[in-house]
Amino acid sequence: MSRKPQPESTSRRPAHVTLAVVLQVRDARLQVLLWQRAREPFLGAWSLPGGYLEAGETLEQSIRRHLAVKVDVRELAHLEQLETLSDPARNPSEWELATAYLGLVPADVDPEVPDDTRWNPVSRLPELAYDHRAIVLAGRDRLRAKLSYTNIGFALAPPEFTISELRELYAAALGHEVSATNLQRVLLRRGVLEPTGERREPGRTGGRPAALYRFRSRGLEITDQFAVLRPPG
Amino acid sequence: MSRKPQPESTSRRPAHVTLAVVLQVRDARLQVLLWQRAREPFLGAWSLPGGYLEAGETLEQSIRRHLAVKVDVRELAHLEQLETLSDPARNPSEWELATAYLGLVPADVDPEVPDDTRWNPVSRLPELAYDHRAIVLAGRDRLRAKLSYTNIGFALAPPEFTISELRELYAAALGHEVSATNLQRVLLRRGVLEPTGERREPGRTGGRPAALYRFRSRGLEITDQFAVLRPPG
DNA sequence: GCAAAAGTGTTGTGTCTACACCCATGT
DNA sequence: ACATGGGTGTAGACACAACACTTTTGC
Repeated sequence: MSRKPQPESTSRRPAHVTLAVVLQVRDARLQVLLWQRAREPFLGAWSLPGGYLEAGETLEQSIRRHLAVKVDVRELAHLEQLETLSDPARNPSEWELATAYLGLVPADVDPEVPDDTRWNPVSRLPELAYDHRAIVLAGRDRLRAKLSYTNIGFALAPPEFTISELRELYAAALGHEVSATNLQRVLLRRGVLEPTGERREPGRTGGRPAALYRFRSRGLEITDQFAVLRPPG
Repeated sequence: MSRKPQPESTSRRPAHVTLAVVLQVRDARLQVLLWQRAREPFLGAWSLPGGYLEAGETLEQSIRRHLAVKVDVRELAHLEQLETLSDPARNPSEWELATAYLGLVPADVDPEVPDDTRWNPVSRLPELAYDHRAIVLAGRDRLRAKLSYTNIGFALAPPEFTISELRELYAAALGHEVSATNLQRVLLRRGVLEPTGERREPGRTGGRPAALYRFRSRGLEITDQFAVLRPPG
């Protein structure tokens, strides 16, 4: 397990790791799964979970394998590639490329995470190892953009939910207030949501019972074709 | 130069190459720069230009270096990373990852390309080596999407142009007709274009002289913030 | 004058935000 | 009855497509 990093840095081929920005809305805040490094470089620093690519696997298989240790893979509702980082100086001890992924966990599951792992609000990141801070922000921005023009909310939401609950998830992920009224209309108009027919009983404080909805599809779909320069007709 | 590929395929580290989908509008069609392979595998087949990543360089530096042989780097108005391919079987002879880039060449330059290289319409691709066909289509789709919500047209257009000329570039890249009237209004409303104050003399056949425009910025900017779920206020 | 090409005016449509108002429940 | 939270109605702003019309040139 322990080998000298120096010899590798002069290898003709770079090491290749996969990393994941795993996001979940927890306590009404967008949080990211961080992992405390157990070895040099950056021993003790917080970083993104991941690890070496192995022969015979794809990058996606690799990151799923590494994440399985941290969070049950079945709980990842969405996984997509972000970018590949390649600055030769990004890792001080060896030549290493890193391919970053964005993973999303629905709000209704609370995966057991190991002791060296914790959820941390994206808005208050600690110092992160390597270039991981920029990667987290890139993942957050990708999520925010896709919330606007795809159905990617399915990966943040439980199977069934009220519009109020969904509103809270969107507000946490987007970082600004979202109106339940308009959110409902936009997502219904686009056919992203459908009512289940069920209702949720109001709390002790009363109020009209809320209708339950679900995402019509649980695979990524583009729901707002870019507005301008569409084909004529 | 010639070494046996087999020993590498069992290496603990994958080879890593960079590839580029270099696009230009030529003869009113979107075309891609293809390169005829001079060695196995896929000897003689058409493929995307690129080559091995070397120690000490970033992926972007690598693809710029490889492209410099095919097309003058100064003529690349835009370059962005597309994705990293990692199927272990994508290259039959060795374990090889490939990071694909999208490069754009303005319509007013006609780079000298070597004999083993040619421009080919994206709509009529020959059989391509590896997974390169899918990469070309991914690059085309990325360009099409960004034409709608960014100023990326600057990378297809010459420094100054008439609306008609720009219309032709957009139509070729998008693959459908574009109205000069509406294109002008959209890009002016967004502040993407500005008039130079100059006019172009009409041809022998007459017609009103066309005003010349330029892109206000020659760096990538998002000009149509995603329409929905904006912050309140 | 006439054809050709460029550019503007105008109208209609669809999407979005904002806000007022109505509905269904618990106490 | 009234407070609480959910949901609908409606009006205004804006961006866009379509198309008619005007402008400026060559012949």
